[in-house]
Amino acid sequence: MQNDYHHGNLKNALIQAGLAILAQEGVHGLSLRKAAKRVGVSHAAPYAHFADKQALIAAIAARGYQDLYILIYATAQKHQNDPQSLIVETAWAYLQYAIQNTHQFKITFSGVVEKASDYPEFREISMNSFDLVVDGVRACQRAGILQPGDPEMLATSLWAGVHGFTLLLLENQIPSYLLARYSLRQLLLAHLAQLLPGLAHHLV
Amino acid sequence: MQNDYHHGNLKNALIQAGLAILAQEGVHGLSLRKAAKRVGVSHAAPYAHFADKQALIAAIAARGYQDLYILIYATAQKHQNDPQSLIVETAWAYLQYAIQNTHQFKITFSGVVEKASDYPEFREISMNSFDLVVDGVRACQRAGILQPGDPEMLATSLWAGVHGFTLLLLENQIPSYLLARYSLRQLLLAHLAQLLPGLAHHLV
DNA sequence: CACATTAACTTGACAATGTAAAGTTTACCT
DNA sequence: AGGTAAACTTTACATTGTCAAGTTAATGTG
Repeated sequence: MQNDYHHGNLKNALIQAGLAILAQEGVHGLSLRKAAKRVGVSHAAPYAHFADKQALIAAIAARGYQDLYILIYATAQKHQNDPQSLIVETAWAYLQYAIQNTHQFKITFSGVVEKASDYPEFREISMNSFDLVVDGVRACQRAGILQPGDPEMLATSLWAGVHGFTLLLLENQIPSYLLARYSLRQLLLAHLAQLLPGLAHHLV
Repeated sequence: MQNDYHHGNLKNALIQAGLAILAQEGVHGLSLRKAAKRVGVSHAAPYAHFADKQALIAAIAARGYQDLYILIYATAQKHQNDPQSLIVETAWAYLQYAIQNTHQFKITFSGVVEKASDYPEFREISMNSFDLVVDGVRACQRAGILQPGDPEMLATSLWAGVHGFTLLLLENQIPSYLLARYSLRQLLLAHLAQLLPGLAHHLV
């Protein structure tokens, strides 16, 4: 079977190859042809599964997003009983993931996917993630750690806060003397304390 | 003078052309050759002024950053006497700018410039902007609106909060029912109230 | 003022890329 | 068995980043 027609799993293989390229060479190194070559198909083969380059990138981003979701979900489960550490540890996990998978994270959240809302896979995982945050906020409200109020709005604030902090960090926009003076975890905790009033005593 | 040697202003013209392309076609449409053609020089002319494509993009981003800085600075000046509205209106201006100049904003903050810290122009304007936020935080602390504490750290939190909110909005990651239920200004105010405890009464 | 030097460009070339069109192979259904 | 459609290949083309080698004009230097 020297001609591998009907690969059967090309779509997935291309996404996987894309993730590999992404990890090694960054967004800049991503190309349809390179992914195709890596999988061992002709350079036009991807067009059977992806409308264009953006579609492949979107798929890669969605896959990365799923990984992140799984991590966040597991972390949330582990701290189900303590809403405060639920928030803290999930945020910490989020940050860790972003640092360890910079390219993946950026491709997911930095507008490389030009019209992310066009891709249903992306929309879905995005909504799921948000719901997870909302759940966390509700738990905190029940525990009296967060003041009452529209949970979706609070969740947006919380996420925006953690997300913004993460992105500033990845873009090296956080002053180096802050990074020198405090640990990353301290900075994140301080940032969270700003968002969750009841958290202040967590700070060292 | 049919041959325009020593254009004298090519570097600037290319940046300007880049900004125009960016506004019309987005990041994707940006190319050295297109910018060169727009200015009326040969496709290799840019290499006399920019090491590579990244360098041009970095220059464009820095210019966009400067525009944003000027806007923020002017807004801050206008509300010098009232620290609270200083923060609120600057944040609002920030958000408005991002919405009205989406591509510019993204190119500046979404990692399109791969190693932004390599470009001194970028580093400088970035630091200036941060200092502006620190000043605002200090003013708020003097006015008792923000609790005491490391101003740089608070500034980071504040900026991260506004920045994250802005990016989530640009990436359509803010749930549509929130956008339907509240105005953008309300959402931002609610978000800021989370960051600035004394702000709660501002909310409608 | 002749002349070298150099910065600012142009021309020509090349490889990598996205993408469309047309062909080929294989699986599957009737 | 035969037809149809999906999964691929081949060929082709325009766009692009980048380099190398010219060409031109400004700027000194003797």
